[in-house]
Amino acid sequence: MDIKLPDGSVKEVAEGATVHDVAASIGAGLAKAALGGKIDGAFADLTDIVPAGAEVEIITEKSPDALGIMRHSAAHVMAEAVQELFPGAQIGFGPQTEDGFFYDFSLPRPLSTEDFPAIEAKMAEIIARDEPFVCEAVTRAEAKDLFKDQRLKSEHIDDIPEDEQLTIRRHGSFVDLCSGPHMPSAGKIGAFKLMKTAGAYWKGSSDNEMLTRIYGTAFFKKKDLEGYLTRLEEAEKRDHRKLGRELGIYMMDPMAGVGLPMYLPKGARVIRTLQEWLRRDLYERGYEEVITPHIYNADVWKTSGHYGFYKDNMYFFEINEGTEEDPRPSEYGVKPMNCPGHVMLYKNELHSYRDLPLRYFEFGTVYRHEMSGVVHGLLRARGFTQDDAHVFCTKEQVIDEVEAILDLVDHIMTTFGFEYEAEISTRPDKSIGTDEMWEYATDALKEACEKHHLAYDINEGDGAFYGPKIDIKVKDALRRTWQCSTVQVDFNMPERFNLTYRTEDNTEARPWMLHRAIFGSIERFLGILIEHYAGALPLWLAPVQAVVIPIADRHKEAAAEFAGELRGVGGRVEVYDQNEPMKVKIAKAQAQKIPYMVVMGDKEVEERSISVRDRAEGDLGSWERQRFIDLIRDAAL
RNA sequence: GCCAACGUGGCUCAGUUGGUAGAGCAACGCACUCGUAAUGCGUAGGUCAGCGGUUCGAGUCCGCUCGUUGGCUCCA
Repeated sequence: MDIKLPDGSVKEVAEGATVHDVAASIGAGLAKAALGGKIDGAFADLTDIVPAGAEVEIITEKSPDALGIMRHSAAHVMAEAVQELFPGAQIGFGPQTEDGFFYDFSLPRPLSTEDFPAIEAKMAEIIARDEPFVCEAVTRAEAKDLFKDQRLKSEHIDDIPEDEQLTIRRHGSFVDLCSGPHMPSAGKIGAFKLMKTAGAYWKGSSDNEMLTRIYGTAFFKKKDLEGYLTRLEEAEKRDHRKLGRELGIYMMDPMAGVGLPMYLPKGARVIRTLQEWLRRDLYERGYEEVITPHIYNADVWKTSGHYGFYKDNMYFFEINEGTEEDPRPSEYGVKPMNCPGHVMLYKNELHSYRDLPLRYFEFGTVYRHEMSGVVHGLLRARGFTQDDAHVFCTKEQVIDEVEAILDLVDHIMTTFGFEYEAEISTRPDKSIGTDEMWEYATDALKEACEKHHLAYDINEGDGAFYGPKIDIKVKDALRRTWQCSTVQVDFNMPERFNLTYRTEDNTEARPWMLHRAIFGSIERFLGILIEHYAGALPLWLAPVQAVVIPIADRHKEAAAEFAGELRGVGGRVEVYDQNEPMKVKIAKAQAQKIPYMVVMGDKEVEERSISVRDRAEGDLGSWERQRFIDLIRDAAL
């Protein structure tokens, strides 16, 4: 019979040939190196039989899929080890992940990292035995019987569509219901390490029991594993919570409440600089800045719908607006978003189609009572400031407006050296609005991306209940992705607040409304920037741009004078005039990641020069003072 | 909210099988007046997260609460 190879050529193989036979027929070396194959794009083990006419791609260690397959095989080996060490362990799912693999278990007792050495030792033992992974097709009855003591697997069998062929993988004493593929044998698993334990809900639903998840990772080469661990350490050093404390950016005080960061002077400077930088750009792009209250009467939230749907995540309080004798209790809510304010501003006057698009922006500080388990430094706080804007426009203007927002996103993200990707989320099951509206809005978002030459993925059914959205995910210096910018169409607010405008034919029409944020949360974006730059913020954004370091007491006056000159051109400058050796002052300035250190000693005072040190380059030697003043002036907004 | 681990001076961490807290950095004082990543000496600083229990005795053991961390779920 004939099969096809990925290069388009046709190969003849014997009837009933396996993936391994195909590999052997292409070349003996390849057969030995083969890990599995892809039959018509689907993963297959070496022992799988190839149907006539199928396209077969052989997977070797060099294939891009190989690492994932090896890691998934390692997950099987881990489950095997856990089952041997914890008799009665129930197994869940064990896929590969971006960084490694995990397996979920229901265990007879809690597990901690102290159990890892024993599990790892058992895994090493299993890998040394180098037994093959064996694939078998089974009937449902056989599967039910095989997994009769495995309640999670039994449950999963019932979830698999009736017409689907069930396959199992045997390895030593371990049997798993799994569609593969795996390595030919366990010996091909490279350097591995168990990383952490975690709780995870069965089948990802918080209504289900919580299982114990063990995360691990594996690489073909030990050197790659070590490199990965080094990268993790590097990421830890960049942790914005650690750097935020060391650099004096922000603090948290449990007395204040969970998830409420407090910004120290340096953090406040960076945030204000970011805001001012963005503000100037937004004015140029036709936005108008507004300011709205932090609290509103509950009636606003009832009108907006938040009172019904979002109450548990809001901070509500009651005050007496009457007297003690004649109480008039009144309920207020702290804003979790800025939309109602901007909508009310829109309603302040009648609008003509000539007014549109109308773009309101605000640095709006909002408070959301996030669940206790999710707060995480600046990246997920309960109080944060959105660089929020709402665009009110006609249906016809939507595409252009979205495209303008994408242009803004591009400008902001490339300034910081972030690459980014777009994701469009479409209509979820529970949603409002007509099919026509959803289709028009979703197409508009797609078209804007296309006009902007921005590739996008579709996130089916992941839109908000009130409209579709584009989410922008940025990639930082360590290639981690963060969700920042968002553009959302809102069918809800204009309806609920009965927004209108007068059309060209003097009829009344409902404006379209777009929500958008570029940073998302300014504080969160700052956290991402800290990790991206490892704390060394660019000159224009650094809270302290330069320190002037007098060598001895007699140079203090000259140092203070020069610092004053720098401040005069908008510089953010400190003088280190404490009685410490210059070396110590340099070390402290380096630790604070201050872009420039200006050394002032006898030579400089006499020559009216300065000695400049760059935080990255080191000593730059003697400079004319004006040259440095110009440098600082150019960095000012 | 759920699972697990952790919680010792401002920070980083020691503290043996339960016997009544220790270092470095930072702070403060004094000396040094210095040439590109950490000068010396001295002083002060802790109800060992909080509450309760076991014990003659608890930082060490147990329970609860709070907080932190890693995940899961969530982020309208």
